[in-house]
Amino acid sequence: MNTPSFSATVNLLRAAARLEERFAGELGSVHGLALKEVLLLMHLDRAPLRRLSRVDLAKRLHVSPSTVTRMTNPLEKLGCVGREADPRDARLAYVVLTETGQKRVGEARATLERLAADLFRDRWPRSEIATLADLLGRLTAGQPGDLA
Amino acid sequence: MNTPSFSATVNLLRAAARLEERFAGELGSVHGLALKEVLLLMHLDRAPLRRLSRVDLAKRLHVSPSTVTRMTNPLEKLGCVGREADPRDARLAYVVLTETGQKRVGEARATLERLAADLFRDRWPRSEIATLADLLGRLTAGQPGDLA
DNA sequence: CCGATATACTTGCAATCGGAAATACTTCGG
DNA sequence: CCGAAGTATTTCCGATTGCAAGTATATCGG
Repeated sequence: MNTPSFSATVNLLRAAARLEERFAGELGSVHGLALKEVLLLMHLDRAPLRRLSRVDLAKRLHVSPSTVTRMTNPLEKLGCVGREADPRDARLAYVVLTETGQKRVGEARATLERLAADLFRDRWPRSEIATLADLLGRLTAGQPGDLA
Repeated sequence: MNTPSFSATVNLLRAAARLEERFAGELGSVHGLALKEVLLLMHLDRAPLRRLSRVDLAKRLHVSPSTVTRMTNPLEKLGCVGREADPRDARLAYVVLTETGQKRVGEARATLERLAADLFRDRWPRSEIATLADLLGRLTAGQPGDLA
């Protein structure tokens, strides 16, 4: 028999893989944005001044800083994000959410909410969904950048 | 305020990203296997006759069939898996877990269990871990290839 | 039996990612 | 003020992945 910890982690990885597979298609075709791009924009939307440095974004997205650099280039060309310097520290190059970006992330978020609701439709009482959200939230508690 | 479904899915993606990041290092340095390779071997270990076709593996791992082809090549050179033909259907090329593979996956699984236990150490009562495992399992219920 | 369709696997190609190295800037200790 | 160490960002390179195409085999309808 498996330990509960082992079952939980394996099921978690499985569920996440399925989710990404399922969300990528719809999100890309409807909004032209990848799931990871939407998550990036959502982090910006939650940040003070709607901006974050690239290393902060990297930590929140669990990707390398170089990936953030490459991800923000197309988003900048789309007008979703801008670049802003810090007057105190010239090394920093903030990624700022533009008004266009706010609009796009709002739309994509609505789609995400619908897809998320579909996942639990039928068979799931509201209380259990809340319990799941709470337990998963506790798994990443203490890290900066909670989106939930 | 976010809907519970939305919070659950976003937290799920976040937690999974963190898990993969955390497990990859230890698993790779100790056993020389990537997390995805260990999952592949675990699926084989659970299958009848310890073997699966490449498309079945692809569905269970949520990757493309070509990825399975490329993943099994190094594992075959390591002696962890073998190749077996089906006498009824010459298209099939089963991936079979060898005895070496059984040994390796057993060791890697032990490491995985330890890492999983570390994740929940302290702050988590046993009952909540079991609840989390159950809820996550329900998210992928109905699909073939449950590892938990 | 035979052609049409479907399935399993492999390979070529383009896109993506992480780590190392390079650059620029800041901070700290004298 | 000056050099050493640390941090932020970008670019280069190797590795990995999915998709489309190609090959081989199976199945189904006539």
